[in-house]
Parts: sequence; structure tokens; C-alpha cells
Amino acid sequence: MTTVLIADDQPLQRFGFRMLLESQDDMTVLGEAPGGSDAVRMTAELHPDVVLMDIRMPGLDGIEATRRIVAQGHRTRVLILTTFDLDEYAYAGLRAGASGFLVKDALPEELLSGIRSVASGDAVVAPGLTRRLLDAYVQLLPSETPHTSHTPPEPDPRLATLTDREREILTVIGQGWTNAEISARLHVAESTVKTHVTRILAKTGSRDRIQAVILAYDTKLVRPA
Amino acid sequence: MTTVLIADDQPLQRFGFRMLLESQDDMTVLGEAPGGSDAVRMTAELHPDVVLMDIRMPGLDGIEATRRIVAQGHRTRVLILTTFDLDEYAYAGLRAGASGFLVKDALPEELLSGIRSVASGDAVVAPGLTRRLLDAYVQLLPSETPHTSHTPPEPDPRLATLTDREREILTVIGQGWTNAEISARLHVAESTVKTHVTRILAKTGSRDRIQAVILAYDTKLVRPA
DNA sequence: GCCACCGTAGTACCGCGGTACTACACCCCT
DNA sequence: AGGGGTGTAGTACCGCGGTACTACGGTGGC
Repeated sequence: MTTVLIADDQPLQRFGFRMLLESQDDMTVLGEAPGGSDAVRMTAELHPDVVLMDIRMPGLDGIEATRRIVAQGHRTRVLILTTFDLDEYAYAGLRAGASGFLVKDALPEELLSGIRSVASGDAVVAPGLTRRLLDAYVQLLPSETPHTSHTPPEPDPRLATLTDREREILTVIGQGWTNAEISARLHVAESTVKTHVTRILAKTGSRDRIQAVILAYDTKLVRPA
Repeated sequence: MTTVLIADDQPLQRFGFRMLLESQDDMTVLGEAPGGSDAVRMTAELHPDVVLMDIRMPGLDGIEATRRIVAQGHRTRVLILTTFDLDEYAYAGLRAGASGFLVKDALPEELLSGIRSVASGDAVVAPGLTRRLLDAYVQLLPSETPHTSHTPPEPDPRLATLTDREREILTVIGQGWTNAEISARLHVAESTVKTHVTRILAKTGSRDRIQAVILAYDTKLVRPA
């Protein structure tokens, strides 16, 4: 028995899917999620085999919801459905960890067999997208990037809005110092360091100090030993 | 009308394929090639829409035959068929320019729809292979470092004791991925990722993943953007 | 046939990192 | 004089990261 969660913001669409799936005697619809965050929460509770995920949803979109569901680490597979066969969505969804990608104008049998494939651990890609996926894959294989451009030390725009103090903090972050170490060696309170760090992350668009370390290297604020 | 050339060294196999295809009123078998060089020559003469290509053939094998057929620059698409679902063959064939890859134990309908898809410009991949293909594809995306290059990666002594898998994990750590992301995109449990990370830190003498990121840069496992 | 290693996976626990919010002194600018 | 940016600092909270341990199937070496 394959258990399915339907994530779509359109009630009519959900109804259609539910009718189709319930007509199969090897499938059960565990529930319907009208939004991305609902999908994430319900997946954590119900552990469906497959989540039928629409991409366009209010709040958390299907891509991010997929990422979080996959990150839950359970066996739940995500099958992404969308109205259009836009590549960016497909690739973003697959990068997010989805097990498949189908367009909504697929035949009912195609959807059903797609769900069964995904549930059994296989992956499915809409026929019209497989070629582009392969092309992209093949192009990735022999990629040679010699880029030997020597750029003189000019201020990277990503660091433009940082204050001197923040740039100083970022430098020692890039050298791997913990907040406690920065606090001790720069003679300020750790809470102060945290304030600086948070502002640096916000200004540079980094989600955590790891990204900041990478940024420090990429901008040559710090250099490899 | 879809025209097909059958390239297979086994007469019985060719017969089976011919019977199946001729039973369809939208398909015609233009000819049968018992070897790779025959397939190349006959394709140049007959210009079929699709070549059904066996991989294992005497003389020129299916991979090389595919490469030469694609190099002819015509509309002919190559659909590779093999008995086994060996990855090397699949990837080699796709790299050679094939439009699809199916295993011989596929259902007749799957083969027929595969031929039609390929003839119409789409690509097909055997269901059981799609997942591996996606995995390989997704794993390629973040790693802009083609260590498949001619220069063998000079082994930094600090990385000497790492296994291949650990070096792989360290690479994506160096690119800033969280454990959850590594888990999702490499399709292993987060607990597995944690085990790997802990071993990497222990082996490299890093106290946390920040130090590992720095090490990855210093050893040129990853390079600044 | 056995053993070591590897990759996988799980659980339990704790601490650092990051957020959100507030606060205040200082400096510079208008 | 007022206001905005900066550097400092605090509290409370939560989640990710890391550790310690166990476990098991596969593989390769001896």
C-alpha cells in the first residue's frame, strides 16, 4: 500500500488528485496540505511514502518545502508537479532532493505509475524534460575551467557595506576563530561578538558563519596557507 | 511514420524487435545491422529516425558506434539497449550522445513508447536508472572542481588518511553545505553524514567543520570562486 | 574462513552559534 | 539640538553541529 500526501493550494486540484488516487486499491491519501509549511508539518507527522508537491504555493513554496521534507531524513519521497515545464523549477526541485518531476498535463496513468516508481525508490522525470536533464548532465561531465585571471586586490562589492570593525571580525571568522576566542582576543564581550556576527551575516547574505568563511576566502580577505 | 534501424549481433533478438515494431502501424524497420560498423554505415545510407543499439557487439561496440552516428550530424537518434543495467555503460552511452537508455527486460510497451519519445526529440532513461542518473547529476552540480582532469590531485598529507567517501564529504563541507543538505543531496541519512563528519574531523585534527572548510581551501580541495 | 575496514544508520546528549529584542554611549552630520 | 550609524552589551530561546556509543552488511586481504 502506497501512502500519499497531496500538497496543493487549489482545492479543486486536490480533489481531482484524491479521486484519482483513491480509485486505485494500492494507494491511500493520508491527507491534503494547502501550503508548503502544512506539507512539511504533515509529512513529519504522517510519514507518507510520497508527497505530491505543487511548486507554486502561498507561503513556503514547493521547492523549499521539498528541501525541508527531504531534510527530515525519513523515507518520504517527493514528486514535484507543476503546470509548466520550466527548467529552473525542475532543476531547483531536483537539487532540493525531489525524487521526480512531472507536469500536470500528464496522463492519469503516467501520474499513477510515477507515484509507484517513486514509492519504490526509483525516480521519474517528465518525458519532455529528460532530454534537457541529460544535456545538462553531460555538459557537466567534461567541464574544464582554466580561469587564470589575476585580479588586483580591489574591494569586493559583497564587502562594501561592512564597517571596518565588521571587516576585521569577518577576517578572524575566516581564520576559524570561535565567538569565544574572538571575544577573548579582541577584549570584547561575547555578546558583542554575536551582534557583530549577526550583522555581518545579514549584510553579506550569508546564512551562517560557514558561508562567511567561504566568502572571506572568495573575496581574498583571507588566503589559503 | 517512425523509421528504425536495429543494431544487434543476435539474430533472434533482431527478429523479436522487428516483429514487435512491425506490429505497430506507425513504425517501419529500415534494416538490421549485425555489428557496430554495419550500424554506422547503414545509418549513413538510410537515415533512420531511431537506431536501436545494442552495446555488446563484435568489432565496433555500441558506444563507439553511437559516437560515430551522432557525429554524422543527421537527425538520427540512438536508443541504447542492454541486458544489464551497468552504470558505466549507461553513462558512457549517454556521453557518446545517445538519446536514451533502456534495459532489454523492459515491457514491449515501454520499448515502443521509448522509441516514439526518442523519435520526437525527447529522451528516455530506464526507470531503474533514472535515480542513479539524478544522483550523479545532483552530485555534480555543487562540485565545480573536476578532479577528473588530467592533473592527478596531489595528495596533501593532511588528507592522506581520508577515504574517497570522506574526501567527497569534505569537499561539500568546504562548499558550505549543512549536514541536512548533504544528507538530502547525497541521499544518505543525516546520522551517516554525522558519522562521516566526525571521522573527518578526527582524522584531520579539525575541531569543527569551520576548520574543515579552511582545510579544504588550504589543500585546494575546493577553490575560491 | 576470518578479520579489518568502510559505508551505512540509529540514539542520546550537550554546547556553540545564531536570532530577536532591547539598551546605551559615542561620533558625525545636518 | 536632533538623528542616524556604530560599537558595545545583555537576556532568552532554539536548532544545528559534534560526540559517544552501538550496530550491521559488504568487501577485500590474508
